[in-house]
Amino acid sequence: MTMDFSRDKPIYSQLVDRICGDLIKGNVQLGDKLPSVREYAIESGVNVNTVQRVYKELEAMDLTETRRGQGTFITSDEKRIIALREEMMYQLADNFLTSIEALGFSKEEMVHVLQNRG
Amino acid sequence: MTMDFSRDKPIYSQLVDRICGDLIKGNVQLGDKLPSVREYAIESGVNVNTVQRVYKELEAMDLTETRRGQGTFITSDEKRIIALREEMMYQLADNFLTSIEALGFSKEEMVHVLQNRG
DNA sequence: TATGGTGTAATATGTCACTAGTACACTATG
DNA sequence: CATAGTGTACTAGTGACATATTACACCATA
Repeated sequence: MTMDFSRDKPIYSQLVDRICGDLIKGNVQLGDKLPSVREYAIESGVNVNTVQRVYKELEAMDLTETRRGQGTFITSDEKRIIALREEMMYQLADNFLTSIEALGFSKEEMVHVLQNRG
Repeated sequence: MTMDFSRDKPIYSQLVDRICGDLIKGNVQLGDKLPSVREYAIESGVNVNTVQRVYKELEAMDLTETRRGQGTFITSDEKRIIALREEMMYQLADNFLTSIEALGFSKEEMVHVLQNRG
């Protein structure tokens, strides 16, 4: 079940995004075990090291805890997930606003465009 | 006057973005001549080949016209600039909406965040 | 026509991010 | 202790990016 990845961004980064999305959306439960690196590697059609990097990033973000020989587990700290949600929301918003400014658009104008799209 | 570049994106790409921004904001006039590749290279502390690539991209976007032996000139077609403005606006909006969806945020929620920031 | 300014092309070099292959180290469990 | 499952470390290949250098082709102009 090889997943499809966009080519304009590293695979490991896309996987991190995907997992973060699942965490935020509640698609995975607190304390759940993630697939092993090999398992996930096969599932997504990537190399083990790529998955390892994903898990490393997640751990650096305090979203997971990895135990050698046992596996990688979602944090049990719900506050962390809630915080993540806010962080990502703000970061998304700020990046957007930065781009808007760089191109000389007005916030109101863009909000209007947003509402007439999707 | 070497410019500062972010490390998470190719230099040539950042230069293209910058020039596009200037075009949209009207910081440069229709038909204006851009600096020569060598000139611009020195100005921005970059190699000639990098600038060449920038000019090539701009021409591929029909934003400039390069005349061998004379230089590279901004298009005189105002419609092209106006179209560019729309293109970039829509692309920005769509990328934003895609991210929102991937993270399970609602459009209304994000608009609210936008208005309380910056 | 000579000169200097333009863009263009080709090649070599170095760096870095990404990914993969392989082997190693730890843990649980029979 | 043996085995199978886990994460981890090392090494190498690939490609994108940027640089440096050199040479070429075109144009304006003195």
